[in-house]
Amino acid sequence: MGRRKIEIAEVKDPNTRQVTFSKRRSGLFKKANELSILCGVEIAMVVFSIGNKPYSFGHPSVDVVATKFLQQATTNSNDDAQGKNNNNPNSNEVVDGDNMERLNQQLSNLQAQILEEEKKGARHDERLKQHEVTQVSQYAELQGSCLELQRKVKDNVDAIEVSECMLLLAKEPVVGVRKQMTTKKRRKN
Amino acid sequence: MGRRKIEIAEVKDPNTRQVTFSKRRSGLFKKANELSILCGVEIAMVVFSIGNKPYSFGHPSVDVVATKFLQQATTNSNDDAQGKNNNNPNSNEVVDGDNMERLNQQLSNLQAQILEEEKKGARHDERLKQHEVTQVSQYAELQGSCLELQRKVKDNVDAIEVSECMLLLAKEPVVGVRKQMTTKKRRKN
DNA sequence: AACTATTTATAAGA
DNA sequence: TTCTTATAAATAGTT
Repeated sequence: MGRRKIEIAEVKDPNTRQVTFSKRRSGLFKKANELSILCGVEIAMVVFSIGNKPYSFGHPSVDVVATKFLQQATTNSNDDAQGKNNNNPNSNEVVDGDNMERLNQQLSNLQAQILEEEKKGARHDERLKQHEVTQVSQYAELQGSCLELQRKVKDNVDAIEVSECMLLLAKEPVVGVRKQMTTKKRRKN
Repeated sequence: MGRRKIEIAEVKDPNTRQVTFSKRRSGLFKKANELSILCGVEIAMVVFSIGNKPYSFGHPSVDVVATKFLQQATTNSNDDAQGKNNNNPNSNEVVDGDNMERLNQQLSNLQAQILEEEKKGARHDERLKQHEVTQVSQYAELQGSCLELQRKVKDNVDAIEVSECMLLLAKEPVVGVRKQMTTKKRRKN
């Protein structure tokens, strides 16, 4: 939303980054406030600046909302496999969960991004139908990127497999076991 | 930012309010994410819906940021509503940071993946505009493969939802169990 | 869930 | 830093 479109990646220039931070932080807080008023909901937001300076907004207050949230997190147990959609407020969850809700939220965001990618892909298809394809080199490149993506996907297959297994095991609530978990493997990218 | 300008006051109609909540919450989280990336800063945001369902976003995690903030708050006697504190140089890790760290790592990786794909898609767009493309069938087919891979990535995202439970339970190695897991759902394109 | 007409946020520039 | 302004992005009302 400016003179030019910018990539969502860390702003290199410290000066520009500072300016961007100020502007966007301001806008973010404004919108948080609007949302709390428009919909009458509780919101807490905390941002630590580059200099580690805290900026916050809360309705009715950060403490109230944050505490409520953190308590729920430790009190609640959580979720099963298809809980991807954040639709059931009172779902009884199976495993610890602790933060599943929050993770689901972030995951939803990621899914949204993926959907957008799919749309782009569809648009590509459209264009391709209109303008004929000619350059083989492009084909090769696309193929390359597909292979790369495929590699990335494979890198995560392990996680999926184990996760699925866990679904089987996650019958009874498990609490307080989490402490020493550390061996989940990943393959290098 | 819509067909009409609206007053920043509670939306009366429950239906409209729900829609507004969804749209704006989504936008708010998106911007929070952008800010954390653009400026490399820590952010935590929690929103309780009208139905008291928690939605949150955190980088690196809500716990880390919220705890850091709350600790400061108790250390100092300062507070929210855009309050600006300025102490607490380093934050000590939170209790369950172990799992969260791991999960956030995965989420970051996925986000990076998606971003890369976006860039590639954009580049391809460019090329397509310049050089006309002719070999439709091949390209389209490859395109299909890419979409399929995207679907896999999505599934991977789903899997992460249960990865925490895995972390909790993964005490002993689990092998060969995945066969009967079949309830993981996929979304159509 | 999509789709625009508009409003709003904001990237550059002064 | 603050203001200005051209442009990108969010979204209110609509279908």
